[in-house]
Formats: sequence, C-alpha cells, structure tokens
Amino acid sequence: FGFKKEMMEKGLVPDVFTYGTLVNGLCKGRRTKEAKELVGEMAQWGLSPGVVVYTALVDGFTREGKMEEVFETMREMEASGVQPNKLTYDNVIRGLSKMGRMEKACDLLKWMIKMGHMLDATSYTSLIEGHFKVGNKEQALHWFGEMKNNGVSPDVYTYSVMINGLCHCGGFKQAEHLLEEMFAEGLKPNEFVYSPLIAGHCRDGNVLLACETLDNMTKRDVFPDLHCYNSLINGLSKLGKMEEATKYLAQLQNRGHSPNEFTYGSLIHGYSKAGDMEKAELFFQEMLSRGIKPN
RNA sequence: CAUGAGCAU
Repeated sequence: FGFKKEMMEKGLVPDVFTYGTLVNGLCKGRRTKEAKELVGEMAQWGLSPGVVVYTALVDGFTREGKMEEVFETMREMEASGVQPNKLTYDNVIRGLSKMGRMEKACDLLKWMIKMGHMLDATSYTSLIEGHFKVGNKEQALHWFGEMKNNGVSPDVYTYSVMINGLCHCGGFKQAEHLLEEMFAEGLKPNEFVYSPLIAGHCRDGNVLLACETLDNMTKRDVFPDLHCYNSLINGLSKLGKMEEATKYLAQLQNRGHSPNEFTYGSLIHGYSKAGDMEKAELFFQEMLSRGIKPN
C-alpha cells in the first residue's frame, strides 16, 4: 500500500491489475471492509472491476462467513453486467458449505452442472467438507460417489477432507480404505491425509495404530510435520502416556520442528491430569521463555 | 490480478 501511494505521487495510474492485487491481499488478510472500499474507489480512475476483482472479493467474504455480503457482491456484478465464472461460484459454494447451508450449496452445484460449467475436484471438495461439518456422513459419501460418476477424479485435497471427515465420525475403517484407494489411484498422500488419521486413531484410543501411522508416513518419505506430532502428542497426553508423549516431543525437535502452543497445551493438560503439576509448570515456563503466548 | 484440506482447552 506504500507502493500505491508512491505510484500516485509519481503520477502513475493504477490499473485493474494493481487493484486486483491489492484487493486480493486485503481479502486474504481478513480485511474485506477495506477491500470493498478499494473496489469502490476504482471508478475514480475510470476503472471498473472485472470478474477477477469481484471473485477475490467474494473469496474474502466467504472466508469471513459474511454470506450477505457475498450475495450483495453477486447482485452488484449482475447490475454492472459482469458474468460470474466457475471460480466465483466455487467460492459461493465454499461459503455456503462453511455456513452449513447445504441445501443451497447442493442446489448451486447442480445448477452449475446444468449450466455446463466444468466442475473439478475443488467444487466437489467444498461441498463434501460442508456435509461433514454438519455431521452428514451419508451425503458426504454420496457426493464423493457423485463426483466420480461425473468423471471428476478426487485429488489429494478431496481425500484429506474425506479422511478427516470419516475420522471424526468413527469411520476409521473407511478412512483406511480410502488411503489404500489413493495409492491405487497413484496419488501420494501428504501430511494433510495422515494427520487426521493419526488424530482419529488417538481419539479412538488406538494410540498404537496412531504411532504406526506416523512411522509409516516416514517410511513412505512423507515427513510428519508439527500438526502430525501435535495430534499424536495430544492423543498420548489424553491417555496419560506422558513418557511416550515426551519421546515424540524429542523426535519432533530432532527433526527440526519447534513445539508451538498446541504442543505445549497438550503436554500441560496431560501432566495436569496425571497430577504432575511440577512437569506441567515446567512446560508452561518453557513455553513462556520461548515467547509462545498461552491462550 | 482471483477459489478447496489437518492439531490442544
């Protein structure tokens, strides 16, 4: 934004791309209020926002869950004769799904198909995630099947959402099955796929399987990131297996990660629950000394 | 110049 000022001082005129970049930056930083004002300002330069700028704005509002603003933006687009495209609608689907308005989200997706939009995994994945969010495993599975029927191949994002969703409703068996399916499809599972499995097995009380999962990913050349370790340490802490938990704490540090507030939160709760307040206090102090804020 | 995924209380 300093550059924008500088540009104007040098008499350079911002173009649609300048605004596009700025609007996008603001939207990513949860500053849609300012983004909207910026869009309003474009007219002063004789510029009118196109699909890209509007879509960035829609994206920003969906991130913040402001569906009313989304619809208002859509109306504004229509009023100024700008045609929304697939990306715009994808964002609306994601917004509706995030808000749990699944009937609307499904209707929109069906409508997109009818209108001949080429849907991809992104469109379906948002919808599937929404169904899991409202606890509707059946619909999630239904749309997972539907995307395949329509010739759209699930990608790593889709599988991570499916596996995460299934692990949250006790579908560990199906989750493991999908992991196999990924290999069969030639997809390489990443941290986003393994982490929910680890967390899920822990929640299930099956820490052994969780540890095995972490070891397996290492064997498959996927390096467990902090999320994976946190999931495991959290599971172990809840079961009071603090020796194991600290073992993985050491491993994570050996592999170049630094514990964060989640890691410490799990350890502190684990030790407190086990009645070892000294250790809990020790980790709390360590956390503070590393400049991590308690929450 | 613009879209999707995982961690504690």
